[in-house]
Amino acid sequence: MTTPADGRRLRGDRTRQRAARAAARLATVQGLDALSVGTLAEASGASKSGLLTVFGNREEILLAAVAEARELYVEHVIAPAWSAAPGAARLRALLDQWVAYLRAEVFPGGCFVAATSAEYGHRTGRVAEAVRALKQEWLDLLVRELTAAGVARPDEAAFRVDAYLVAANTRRELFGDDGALVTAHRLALAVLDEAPSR
Amino acid sequence: MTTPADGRRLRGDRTRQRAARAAARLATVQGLDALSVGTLAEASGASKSGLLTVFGNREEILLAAVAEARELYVEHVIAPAWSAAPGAARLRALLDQWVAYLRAEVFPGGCFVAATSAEYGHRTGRVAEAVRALKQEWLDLLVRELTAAGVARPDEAAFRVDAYLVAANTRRELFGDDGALVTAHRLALAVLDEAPSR
DNA sequence: ACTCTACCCGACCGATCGGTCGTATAGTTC
DNA sequence: GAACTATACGACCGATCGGTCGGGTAGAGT
Repeated sequence: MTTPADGRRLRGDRTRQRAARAAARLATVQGLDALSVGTLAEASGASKSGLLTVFGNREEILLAAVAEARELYVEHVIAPAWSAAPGAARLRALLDQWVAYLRAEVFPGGCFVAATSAEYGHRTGRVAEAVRALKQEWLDLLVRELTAAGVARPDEAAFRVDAYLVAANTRRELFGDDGALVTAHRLALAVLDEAPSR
Repeated sequence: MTTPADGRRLRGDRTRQRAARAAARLATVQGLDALSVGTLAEASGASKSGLLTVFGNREEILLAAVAEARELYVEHVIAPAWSAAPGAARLRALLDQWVAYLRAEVFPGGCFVAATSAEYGHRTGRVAEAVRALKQEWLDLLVRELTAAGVARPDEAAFRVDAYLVAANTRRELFGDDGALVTAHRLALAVLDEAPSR
């Protein structure tokens, strides 16, 4: 066993996280599967073989990128909204944070979940499963909060909210149309107000 | 000049189309940019160097794939709906055809436009421009028909309809959820009926 | 001190990448 | 039939791919 503060592991963890973050960011620009170990080595300042020794193989790097993206998503979207009361208030905070998260360019290529969900749509394997789980987690969260908000047919409402957000992300990336974010935000709020609980 | 029916060109055109179709189909499965000349050679029955002589370079292959995908989209979605009167009737036909087009697995990895729009979101270059133009063409068509149908705020309505369809495609690919198609179809029809002209 | 472990790198491996070149062939033009 | 053109292929090019290997270093355990 190693001590809770093992200097070697700390060093490795720092390298792993730097690389995972660079990988997650690059993934939104060029595609997660298009990420090569060499490219990531250059982007993260490490060497190719160095990355492979701390991660094992390329698949582990991609998995780490998904995990790191999830961390960033929680940090920038979920956590800031979590202080609000479950239901409508929290949903409004989530929507605000989501728009801010895109504008802040947390990922240079837009929403990580949207990008990878489209890329790994039909695929199999551990990375695809991780992407699937991440998307499912987000959808479940939407359904849960919409239920708490007393919205009718929460599954359908979640489908609509998610659809607006993803479409806005695509339009913004494809056409540089920042207004799509505003539209999606308004449309999502409208879904929320269709059948309020109070 | 060559005669209108040049046997050599006909042969080349046949090869080009077979390759372009295989490329468009493969693109929805593994990503358009992930398509290698060698893979396409194997999939289309031609040789690597053969493909490069008729297309020139890889970029031209990708452009041909986008053009071919557009042809398939017109053939399976647009054309069958075009006999309906502009406006609500044509939109209903388009929605029916779009669902059928996905179910028919015209592309093994779902909607070509949805897949490539997400992949080429922020990129530059001729292929990215072609993808952008294809998406814009579809959005313009939606706006035009929604305007003809007398729907209020046609831009916003088009945004919503497109969002539902893309989200349904993603869910179907990611989770095998065919029901998402039904939901999206119903939601899109609801957009259409919110402010009918007649 | 000695051993062990985790990290990290440069050198190198076979495979594949996009692309070029020379050659062959079928079809067109004259 | 001679000249030319578009298609098509195999052989080959340098570059990059994911991954291995040997060696070196820093920190932990004894």
